[in-house]
Amino acid sequence: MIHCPTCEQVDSINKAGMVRGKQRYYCKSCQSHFSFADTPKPRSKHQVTIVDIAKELGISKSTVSRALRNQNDIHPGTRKAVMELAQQLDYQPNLLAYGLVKSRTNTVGMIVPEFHHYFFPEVIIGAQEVLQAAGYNLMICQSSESYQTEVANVKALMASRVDGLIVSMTSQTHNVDHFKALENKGTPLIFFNRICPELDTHRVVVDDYEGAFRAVTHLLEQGYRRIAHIAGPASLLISRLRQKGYTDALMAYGLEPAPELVITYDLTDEKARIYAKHLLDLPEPPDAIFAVNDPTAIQVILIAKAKGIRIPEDLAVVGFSNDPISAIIEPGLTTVSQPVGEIGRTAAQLFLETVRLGEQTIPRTETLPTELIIRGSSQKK
Amino acid sequence: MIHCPTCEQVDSINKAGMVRGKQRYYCKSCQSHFSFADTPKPRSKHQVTIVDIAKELGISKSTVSRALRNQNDIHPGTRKAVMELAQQLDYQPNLLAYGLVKSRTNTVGMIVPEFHHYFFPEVIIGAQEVLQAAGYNLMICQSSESYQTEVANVKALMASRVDGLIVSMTSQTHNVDHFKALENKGTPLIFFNRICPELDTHRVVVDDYEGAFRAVTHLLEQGYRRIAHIAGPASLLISRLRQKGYTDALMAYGLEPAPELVITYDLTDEKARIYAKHLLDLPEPPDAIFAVNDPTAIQVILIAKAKGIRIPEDLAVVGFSNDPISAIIEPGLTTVSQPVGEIGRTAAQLFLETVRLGEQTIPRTETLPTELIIRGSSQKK
DNA sequence: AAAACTACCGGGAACATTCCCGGAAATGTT
DNA sequence: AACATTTCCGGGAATGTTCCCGGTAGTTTT
Repeated sequence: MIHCPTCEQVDSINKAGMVRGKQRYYCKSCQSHFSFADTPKPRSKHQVTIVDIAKELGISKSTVSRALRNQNDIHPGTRKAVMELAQQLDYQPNLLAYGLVKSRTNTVGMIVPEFHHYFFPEVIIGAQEVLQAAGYNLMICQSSESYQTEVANVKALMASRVDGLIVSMTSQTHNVDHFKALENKGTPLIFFNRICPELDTHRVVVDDYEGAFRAVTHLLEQGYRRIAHIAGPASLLISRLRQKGYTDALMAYGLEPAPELVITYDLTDEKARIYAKHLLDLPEPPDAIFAVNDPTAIQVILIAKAKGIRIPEDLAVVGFSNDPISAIIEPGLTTVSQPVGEIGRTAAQLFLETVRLGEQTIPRTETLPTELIIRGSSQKK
Repeated sequence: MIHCPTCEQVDSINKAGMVRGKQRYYCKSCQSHFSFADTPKPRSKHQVTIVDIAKELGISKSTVSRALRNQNDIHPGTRKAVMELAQQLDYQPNLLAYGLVKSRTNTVGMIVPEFHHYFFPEVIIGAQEVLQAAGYNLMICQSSESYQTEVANVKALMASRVDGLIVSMTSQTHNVDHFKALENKGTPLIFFNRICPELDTHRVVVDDYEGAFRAVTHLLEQGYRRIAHIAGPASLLISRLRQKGYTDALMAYGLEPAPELVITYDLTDEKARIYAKHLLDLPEPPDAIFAVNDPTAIQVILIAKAKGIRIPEDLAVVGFSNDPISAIIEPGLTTVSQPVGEIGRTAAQLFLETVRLGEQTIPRTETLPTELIIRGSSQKK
């Protein structure tokens, strides 16, 4: 009943176990195992490939490949025919196959901690602008301020074999092994905003210290003396730099920063409100607050207004970044503006440069200027 | 002087032209061409692969592949050894190769018209949330309201062989051939917000008509009668629906909408300001403006305030979307809130459903509810 | 007319995986 | 002891490209 597929024997066939849900047989005369093939799976719709075109035209896939891309070694007529058929069949090159052979995907990965506020989306826009012009795609991940997610993002991006990474770190990131690993692989890595001091990579930052210094100096010039600072987490260099700018500006004015007026927090809106309340409820409340960024400053203004505190008469507020809301809120928020789109563009350019120069690239730090934008929230007139 | 590499002949060797910058030779005795190979390119650092692990362990790549992924047909000891070595060598699977053989990349593409305002980033966050949980990556493109870019985005995403597309169309998109082409390829396609009525796909929308109707009815109830509408471009269904809600609300109140009070525009901030000014400078200016979205409404408020027009006494303003700025601006902006994150999550779920059901999916439209948030900008008290 | 050159084209390896299927050995069953 | 089953492993095709290199035919030069 059971035929051996090779020797056509019917006797001397033994069962040889169930394997992966199928019966296997053993033919003693052939001394070999066999089983019966599954029905060949239906092979669903498949994207048109280079060989489809080649077959249709009766030429080789090499020729089609050349026609589609190259200008050498191809007869104009052949190219025309290929191009037309490709158009007609709506051929889309398979970037997976391409990337596999070229070890290059023409996409760069970007990891940002959050997406809710103005800053990061705008940086992305800037980066995409120059990357797209250079023929690169962008793959964006959101780490949500979670170290775990950041590590997973890096893994996922590397699995997709992106050509480079543009990153602004999580405030939770203390271990940077996942970034260090990239060096060995030769993957370009650019940090911006929240850079990694331990790693010798390209960086794009603004003069956080300067900006903070000028902002606080401005408050002092306006006559404010009891100036508080709501700082970001100490894990972030930008927090530390802005805080140092704050401290030094006070000292330059001969003032000693009061420890109870400096609060570091995790940049969530919720905590911002809590600490703003705390500061304003102090027995001896501050007459000005310099916030690490605009979202924080905005929360301060809202809390103060809810409490009936007059801005800027009783309290001045200064932020950092020039979020569009700062111009809309009343009073307008004095803030240190940073060239957000330019940060993204610069990061992208550094990436392109690294690709161009390869091994010879020397990591450098691009520092972009800030500008103090003075609005109502700090101007006693 | 020149040896034939096969017959070792020295005579009877002719030159045979320069080809691709290299001298070619012809050996008469072998009757064959030959040239001398380039120095094998240096083969730069390469990511560790499955075969590296296999060689190191003296087993086959099949076994390593099984160990890394599968639980069947693998000896626990072998798996352990493979896992450990993979860890040690920092092996990252190559998603390109994986995708190539599996015809699946576990990434979905997302195309949004812009990134500047609150709406789209927040939708992306929602989508990413559920997609990530399901093991998918997200590739985000920004069409910048340009039809050309949108087409290019679709091409790029398809070239990367994304498993599906979640898109909100450009206001410039009239020809939808680039989306139609996806049907044949069996790529799941989900529209949200700015959907494509001509295409029979999954869709996620909110009850734009209802929302607009309620908003305008609210204005009427507050006693406003000369209500203008700054609408979005007629190419977008949401514009048309919101405008219809506006019109019908007026009619339901027995009012005839005045043509000079309805303006459609391209959703740029600049134009918003121009048209806001225009409306307010009318000989018989409106006493209320219903704007197609919050960014537009915000511009109206800013212009009105600059002109010294009192809100809501002289002018009421209502927006759409409940952008965070609406709660911050003064007076607070009355607006139709939509569940932004939920839109993204729903779109992602529809995608997952399509993947699960395959051919059997029946396209459907998920309509999410809106809610009228009444703030100071429309409340004569 | 032989030699050299040019213009095109095709074969096939390589890229890093997965997956099918058969082989071999160990264990279990009549 | 013969048969049956289970467990684990390896070979090799397939995926869709690019790229190297040699082949052929026709043209130009000597």
